[in-house]
Amino acid sequence: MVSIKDIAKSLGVSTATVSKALNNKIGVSKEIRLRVLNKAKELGYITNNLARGMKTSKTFTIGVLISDITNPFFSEVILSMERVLYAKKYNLIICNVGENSEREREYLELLVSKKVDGIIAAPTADGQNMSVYRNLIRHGMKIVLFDRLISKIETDFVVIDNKAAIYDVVRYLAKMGHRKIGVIYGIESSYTGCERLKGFREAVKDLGLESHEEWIKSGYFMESESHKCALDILKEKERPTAMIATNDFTTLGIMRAAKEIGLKIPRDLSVIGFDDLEWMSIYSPPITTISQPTDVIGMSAATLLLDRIENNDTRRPRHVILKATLIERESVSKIQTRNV
Amino acid sequence: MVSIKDIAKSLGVSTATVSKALNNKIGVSKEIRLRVLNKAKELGYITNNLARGMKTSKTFTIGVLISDITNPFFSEVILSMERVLYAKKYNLIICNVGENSEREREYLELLVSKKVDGIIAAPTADGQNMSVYRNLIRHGMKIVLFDRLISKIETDFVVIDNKAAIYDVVRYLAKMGHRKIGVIYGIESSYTGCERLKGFREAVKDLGLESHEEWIKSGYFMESESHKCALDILKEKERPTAMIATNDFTTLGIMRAAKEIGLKIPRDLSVIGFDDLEWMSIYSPPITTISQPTDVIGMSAATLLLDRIENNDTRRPRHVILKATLIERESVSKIQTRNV
DNA sequence: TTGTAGGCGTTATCAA
DNA sequence: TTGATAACGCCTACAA
Repeated sequence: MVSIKDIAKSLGVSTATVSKALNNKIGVSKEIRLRVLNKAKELGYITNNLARGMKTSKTFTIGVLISDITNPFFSEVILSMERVLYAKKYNLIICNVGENSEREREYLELLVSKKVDGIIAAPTADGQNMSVYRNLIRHGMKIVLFDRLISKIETDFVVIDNKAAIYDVVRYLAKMGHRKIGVIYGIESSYTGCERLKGFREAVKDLGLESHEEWIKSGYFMESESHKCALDILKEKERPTAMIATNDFTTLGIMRAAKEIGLKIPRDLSVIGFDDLEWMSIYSPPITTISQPTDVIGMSAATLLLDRIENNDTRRPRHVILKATLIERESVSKIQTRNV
Repeated sequence: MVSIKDIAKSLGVSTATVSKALNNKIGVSKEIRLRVLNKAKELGYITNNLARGMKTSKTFTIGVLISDITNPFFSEVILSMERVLYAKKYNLIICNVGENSEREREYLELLVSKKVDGIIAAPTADGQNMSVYRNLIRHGMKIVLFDRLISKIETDFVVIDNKAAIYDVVRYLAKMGHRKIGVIYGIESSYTGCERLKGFREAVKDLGLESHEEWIKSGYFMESESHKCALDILKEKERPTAMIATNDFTTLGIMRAAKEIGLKIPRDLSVIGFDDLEWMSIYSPPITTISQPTDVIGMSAATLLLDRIENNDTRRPRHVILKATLIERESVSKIQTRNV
């Protein structure tokens, strides 16, 4: 590999000069700068970012910690982050940790050892590594949390108003005449799981809908588990007229269960999905769903982090709270309310 | 940040000793090793991988270059790669380059400057950076290609037999009585696009099926474009009885077009999708589709690369060619053949 | 077994 | 404007 030393030698100048020329710093004559630049190209010089990182303690690398890249929600968010970060020459190290907090801890340490300039993370559900995050922050690591939160951590984050999202959906269903509503929620210990469930319970209570604990089950944000739960709920004699999903895997699980039992949507069962995936709009019927603004989430998180890094912004934590929107399609039926 | 110097000082030993102790090298007494390890933990020491990388010229980082993480095919492959790489302590830098070869070049250079130990790439369709890849390889960079190929590059790769996959599908359709088959293919200049198209043409010819150039259109691997093409094809008075998709976006495009025109699947139109996404099995009707072994692809690519890196294996390039499988569901109808 | 010292490729400081 | 030199933190001969 060719280094600035090689350029310096072959030009008979010092490495200091070469460095200045290459980095567009002042203190080099136009002529020499040009000769350096040409020689660099000629020799095929490529900066060694390890060495540069050692001196400048800046690596232009951002760690991104998520549970699963295979989940379209995360992959869309990441694409959006990359768009803004790439424009500023930053790279992403992606860490899939599943729901494994041990792995989360390991990856976090790895990111530190690689001297990333910052971390964007959707922490694991159990919040096991709260102290790790806190420690990192105390040591000056810039961290932006998204999707999931760890309470009592003083740092920037961007989330959607999960409670309101589900609350609104229940209200929408009530407006459509539904009084028996079931939900497959996620991991109760997780921020999103908990908030979404809360929104459901509150709405059911506020709106005076029928309340059946057996219609509220945890699918652990997984398709298989959600499928099982949905089956349990829908096979009962007295079953809800509408089901709400709380992430894209639970949507799939509910749909599969309905199909297996032979429930026609929306005639026999209304369904509200979560996240707006492309297939939902071409499904028969097209699925009404809750849509998270993945692009805004990714952009916001990246922008917040960039701000901290580049402007060494050290003001108090900023919180971005986004709204999810209901995309009305045709998987919800209108129910004639009999007189109450 | 605490360094081995700090540990050395606070223990009254040399940095060399600390380094040896930390890295489980011989030449340190049990007692000192223990004290070093304890002190390291106490001080919260974390290796600086930049510094280590400079010395050892090994970063335990792998660059992964793909067109779009949002495409489930890629995200699944990446998850699979990560599984094997993480076990060996390697990290992934993910680079989304779209179909932008300029960006591909920039990212490639960035990866070099970050001193990655190797690169796994699905090159852009136009093959514009052939010489860049070749140069990299010549300079000793370990590269494994997947999904797409650049011909005449001497390096490891893993692909599926694209031609055979589509050929088999056409044969399957013919067996089901179809003689009028259309296809939305991808980017003609890309390896996958070209091979899949070839497979189609050959099969149509070999099997003596009806050949209509207007039923063969490029959707550029995009939903919107595929949708438009499908619309064009299906709106004609004389339209095919079956359509074949050549990636997951084209599947979506065909489905949307069929839905808009009011073609019932499989009664009015048979459809064969590409890639086996979860929604396909719960669709009505469940979609018959060509499934790529994403996990094997990812695993193979990662393993090939690891082999080159860790064993400094320098034998001739190895090629892994996998088979795609047809998953038969219910989106293809049987057509009564009138006597020929 | 332990320690000294040099160097990986940069950048930054300061003197010429 | 230019260059010599000292770091950055680690590893590794080699010497003690």
